[in-house]
Amino acid sequence: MANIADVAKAAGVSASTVSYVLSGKRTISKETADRVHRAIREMDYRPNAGARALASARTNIIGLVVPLRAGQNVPVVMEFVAAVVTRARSHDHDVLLLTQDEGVDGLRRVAASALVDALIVMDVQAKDPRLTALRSLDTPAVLIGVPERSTGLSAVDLDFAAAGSRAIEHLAELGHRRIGFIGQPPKVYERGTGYAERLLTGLHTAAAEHDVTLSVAPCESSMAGLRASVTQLLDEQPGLTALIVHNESVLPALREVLLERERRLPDDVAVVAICPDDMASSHGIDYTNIAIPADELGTAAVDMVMSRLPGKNSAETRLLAPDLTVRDTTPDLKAR
Amino acid sequence: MANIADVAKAAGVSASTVSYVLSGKRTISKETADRVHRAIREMDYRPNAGARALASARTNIIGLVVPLRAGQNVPVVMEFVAAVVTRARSHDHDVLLLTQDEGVDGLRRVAASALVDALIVMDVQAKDPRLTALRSLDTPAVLIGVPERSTGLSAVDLDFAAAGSRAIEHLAELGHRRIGFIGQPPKVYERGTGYAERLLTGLHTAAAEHDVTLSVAPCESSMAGLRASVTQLLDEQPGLTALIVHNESVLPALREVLLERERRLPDDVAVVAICPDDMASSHGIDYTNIAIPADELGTAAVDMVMSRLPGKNSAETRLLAPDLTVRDTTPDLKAR
DNA sequence: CCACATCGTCGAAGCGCTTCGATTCTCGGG
DNA sequence: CCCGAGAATCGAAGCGCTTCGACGATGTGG
Repeated sequence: MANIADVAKAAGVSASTVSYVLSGKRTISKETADRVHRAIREMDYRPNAGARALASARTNIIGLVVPLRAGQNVPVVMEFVAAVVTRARSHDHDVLLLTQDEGVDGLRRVAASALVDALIVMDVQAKDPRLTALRSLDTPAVLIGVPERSTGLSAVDLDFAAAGSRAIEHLAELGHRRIGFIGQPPKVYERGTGYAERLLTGLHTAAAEHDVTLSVAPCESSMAGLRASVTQLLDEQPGLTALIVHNESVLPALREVLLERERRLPDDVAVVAICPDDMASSHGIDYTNIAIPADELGTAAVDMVMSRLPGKNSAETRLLAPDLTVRDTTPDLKAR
Repeated sequence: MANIADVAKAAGVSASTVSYVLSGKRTISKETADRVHRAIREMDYRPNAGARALASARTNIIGLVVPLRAGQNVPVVMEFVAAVVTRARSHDHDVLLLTQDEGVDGLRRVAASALVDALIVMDVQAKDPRLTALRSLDTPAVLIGVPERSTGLSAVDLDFAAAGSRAIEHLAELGHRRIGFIGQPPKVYERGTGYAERLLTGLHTAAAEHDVTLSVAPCESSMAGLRASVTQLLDEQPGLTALIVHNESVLPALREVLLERERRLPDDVAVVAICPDDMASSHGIDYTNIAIPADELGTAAVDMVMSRLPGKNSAETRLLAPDLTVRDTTPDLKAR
């Protein structure tokens, strides 16, 4: 395996010149650069990553902490991971995968051993024990999901409050005044998951503004759970005409469960789903939805973390505006 | 940040002694080792990964190539990834994520720059262009999925031929003699995907042995696709009494589509699914299934690749025996 | 009681790269 | 015509670790 000295010899220059050709950190004449590039190509030279890391104190690796426990939102996680890897590569970085289970120790380990230049942490809870650890590290980090206190840390997320408002607003415009909300499983709320709560805030705010009566029901991710939630909502508001669903795993069964209660979708009950786009249109009926833009989030996270690499660029919180796509589950009532 | 020299000084020994305490490659007296460990703890010392890699020519990182394009089998991929990461950690290794898109170049890049010690490549096709590249590298590799020619490379997969036989056998034992097979989308077969073909081989072999008439239909992953396949199978064998389904994404709709053709599941048509366990029992009815053991595959892949790390241990192909779990979709006909 | 392993430890030589002066040469302005 | 600035390149000093050979001390068998 060729090393930088071999290349230098072949090109008739010193090793440092080869290094500068590669990094562009000093000016090198065109002719020299060409000779070096030719030598590199001929010898199929690739700088040794370890040596590079040692000498430059940069590994060009981003650590990505992923919730790998099996759950409903696996496809979203995957899409997100894909976006991060792709974007990282376009910044000439690789991605090291860490699991949630490694917890605080895992973060410390990879940061302290200088294995990674930066960290992206998914699925951040409102009060996340990892936050203090991250603050004490001098490895830049970006959180996916906004915690209660994000001081000193960068974070990016969908603007769930705006998403909640947008959903209500859309339904209100169509004339709906009695709306039910089917949420995440109860334990998500108990855990204090920021996004779930922010969504609720947005819903309530907009409901008040638009003179909408809103009933809320958390929902287990099962047929039985869905039945229970629907029952609860219909008990509270027998006349409800629309649902907002923030639980992608109940979408497949929703139509059937509504039929059991003699409500047809979308004629008797309109639905706005908050879910990734590809989940919106793969259940026989195409749901009007507000997208969870995993792709954009991943891309944004990488960009943010990269911008903080050199100096201590200041932390920022970025909320992506919600995007509502009208499909078949929210027909225009007035058009009849 | 403390380095090995600081630790050595604090413990009153030389740097090499600290190194040997950490690696255990030479005998160190208990007292000295204790002093060193104490110093390490007190200073919260972590060896620098880059320096280690440079000096030892080992990064303790495994490269994992994952098909990140959105597809039906995302949950399986994820489970697999989780298993790999977990197992790698228990061997004191981390996992670097690479996408399929990086292709041959990606493999060359990480191997030649000595970023990874070993490679695990998922979703290997029968004739995979990456195979030659992998052979030419001197980075050990393990393939998930057995290609046509696996000379010189290690591979691990479910024994799909045995799985096919097992499914037929189970149904035959229950008295079924007319069986239909619902497969993957046509393009999977066109692509020459080894496992899909091996499954077919197993099915046909066992069908011949057990005097079973078998009809085969590839199946697009959609409601429409499923209807088409079911229609095809019923045209070929109006009297079929059982289905083998190797397409997890049609499981949710299967019962409904069969009802459209006036067949009740499982009374009129028994079903064996070939799918991960958790997909078998999350569709209202619990499918009898042969598991796709993503977890075991991932674990095995890591173990295999680790065993090849030191010298050039010889390559091996490992086929995991299929495991059929009887649930509600293959009732015992005789028991009536 | 000596030759000789064995144990426990140390010092030094790298591993392959980046980066910081230093050096040489060229050129334009005063 | 001289000086200073900039361009282009080199040499050498690390970066923090592993590992090899060496060495004193201790134990062991003849």
